Amino acid sequence: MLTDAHATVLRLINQSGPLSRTELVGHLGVSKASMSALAADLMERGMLTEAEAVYGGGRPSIRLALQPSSAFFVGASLAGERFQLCVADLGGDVTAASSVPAGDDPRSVAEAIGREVGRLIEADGVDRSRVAGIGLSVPGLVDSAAGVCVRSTLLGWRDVPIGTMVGAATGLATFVENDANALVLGQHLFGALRGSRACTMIAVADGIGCGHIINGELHRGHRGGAGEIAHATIAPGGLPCKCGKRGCLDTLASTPAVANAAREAGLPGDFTALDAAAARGDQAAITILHHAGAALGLAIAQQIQSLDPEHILVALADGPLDGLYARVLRQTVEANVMPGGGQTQLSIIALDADAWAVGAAGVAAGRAFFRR
Amino acid sequence: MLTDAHATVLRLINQSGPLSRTELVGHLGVSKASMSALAADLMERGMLTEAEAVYGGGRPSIRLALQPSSAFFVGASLAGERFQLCVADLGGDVTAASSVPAGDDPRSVAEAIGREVGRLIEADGVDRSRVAGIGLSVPGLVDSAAGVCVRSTLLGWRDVPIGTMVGAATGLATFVENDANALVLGQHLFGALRGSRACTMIAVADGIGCGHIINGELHRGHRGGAGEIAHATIAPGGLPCKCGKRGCLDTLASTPAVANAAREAGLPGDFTALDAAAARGDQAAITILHHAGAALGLAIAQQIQSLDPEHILVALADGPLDGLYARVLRQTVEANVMPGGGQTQLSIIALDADAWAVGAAGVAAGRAFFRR
DNA sequence: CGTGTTGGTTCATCTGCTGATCTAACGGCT
DNA sequence: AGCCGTTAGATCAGCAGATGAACCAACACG
Repeated sequence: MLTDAHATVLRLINQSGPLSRTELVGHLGVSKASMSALAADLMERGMLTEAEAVYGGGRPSIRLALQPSSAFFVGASLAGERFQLCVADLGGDVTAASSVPAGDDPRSVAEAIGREVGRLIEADGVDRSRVAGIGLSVPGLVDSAAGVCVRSTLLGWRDVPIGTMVGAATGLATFVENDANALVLGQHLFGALRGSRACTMIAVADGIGCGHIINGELHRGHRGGAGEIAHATIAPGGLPCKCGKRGCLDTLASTPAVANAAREAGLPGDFTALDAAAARGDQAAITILHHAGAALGLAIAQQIQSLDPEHILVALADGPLDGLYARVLRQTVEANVMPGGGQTQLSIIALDADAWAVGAAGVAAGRAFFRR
Repeated sequence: MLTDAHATVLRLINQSGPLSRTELVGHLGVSKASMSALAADLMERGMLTEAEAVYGGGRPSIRLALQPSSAFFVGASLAGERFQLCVADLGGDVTAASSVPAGDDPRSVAEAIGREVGRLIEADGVDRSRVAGIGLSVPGLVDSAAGVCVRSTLLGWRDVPIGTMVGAATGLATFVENDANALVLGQHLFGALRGSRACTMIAVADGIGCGHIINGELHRGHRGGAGEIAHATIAPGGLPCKCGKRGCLDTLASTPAVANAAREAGLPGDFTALDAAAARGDQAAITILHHAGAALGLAIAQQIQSLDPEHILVALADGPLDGLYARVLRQTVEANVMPGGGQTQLSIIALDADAWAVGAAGVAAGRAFFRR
């Protein structure tokens, strides 16, 4: 139904914002004739609209913009105390959100999602035929082509075909992705990483998740294991990690690692409180946050040296964005990236609770709509 | 002249070895009719030949193989005491090799290459129309799309349009690539990494070079700086590096770093001699090689955690492949990769002197022929 | 020597892209 | 106001490449 060229047009506009037909011709490498037909077709389908005109030398060019209400995507995050659901439109805006109780029985999870998605779409007043698909964000190893959760410690799953199950329960095209990958895909399609050809996102929460976009596409790795920097050795011979090794980044910079170190020093385990203590001059708090920030900063510097991304996005589930942890992180990156490179933009944002579900919606958008 | 589908057929056969038309249909996603026409066309052009027949249930299938003598590629490495040149055929075999004196004046370098390439092709008896192009392997930062050497400390170049210059001097399509990238491209097309979707090559010589193939394509990074793991910080606060930082992998594991450490301990700077000393039980030698191998092993383990490649190829310019350095390297990788992953194959090979030029020829093959 | 099976070819047809040409919509100039 | 240069976009006949269906080819097996 949608040809490859159609998807490319939509993707380009999503990346760059509204573009005129002539600008699209330059990016796409097709003829004016084809572009004219493509645009007419996409407008007839309601996916594009003519936005503002740009006045220049001759006839003004008319920018074509995505029509946000022309397609919707459902996202579901299978992690946390409740599984978060959301509906996002083609512009990436969340139009509805909800949640279902967490569970570890695949069948009942799929059924609960099926019911709740039905309610959500109904309540949102969205024409069901406009819902292009649902994305699932799964903590663990995932075979995204087959839609199977290969292994998830958190869910206790092994080779669970959750994709087909949720597909049957919802009647929607279903796409399964690892949670860190879903996050970066969502940001790449709808967020701060929009349109970047090479970028990396790192989420600091209970664990440390990481996903890479390379050459404009998600890099999953040979066996889906890319982005496991949580278990990269940063401090050889350091603290033992639950993975069996020692000195993993996870034991140094994750939220629980900081909380543990704080509690052992008799300080509050809460990230924000710890930062406040550091701000008051508490030496132990300063040391703890410094160590953690430096560890993540070093890991990020190594990523930059290895991959030279355009943008690295760090999302913090806890703590202030301008606290000691974040400051030390930035300094350490700065100090450990080769001078003369240093082109990589480093952003630190807050990781809000629904970000995972929005990422999952982005997965659906990418696979069902933008063909990625 | 060659359509995209043609190049894809050639690429697939290069990756997987001879394939029948029916097998190609499966990989390519085109119809039998198109495949038949494609194969006929490529055979008429002399690029494919019918190789062995495979007998099965019904009519035997006929494998189509590349005709090595149907295309040739020139490679030139702009590094070392003399700039190495070679001619490789479509099978990746070197049919002729030569060299020109090293130099730092771009004009005379281009002219010397032009003359020598003419002689080489003449002497090799290759029809000039079958030479698809020349690749240049340049140590330094390269804009490969424009064919410009942006910056090379070794050559003392800044924004040198060496691509157009050599193109004019040779009359061949010219492609410029960073040396580490050329190396991995060559191995990906013709060597141990043939056909891999995700792999990394690390060359240990005067410096440490690294290139990544991701999703089947070279990843150059946002500003062409990918693979600079030589200046990733492995030992924070370690020895000062010429890049201005401290504790870079380059100061720990490169050939000169090992040689320096050895000389300071009153040991021979030669890698092989040092390994022999270690084998005889010399503690200082053992420590030096151990430190170096462990540093590179740690860096490789971090690459594996971050990228989950199918294959990592380490090429050593000096020293034995089964010496202490290599053994410690393997052990350290093993110990610092998360258990349960461990799918990445690690190979250690010798980096012979002409490997750089062969890599450059691979660049030409990839860009001129296989469209990569 | 017929039959089933799989590999590969042929051909009428069709789809989607293209270059050339035309119309539209402006700014600026007289 | 009217004309002209300029750029954006639409139209249309023609064409290259892909396709499905039917066909031929080459084997194993009985």
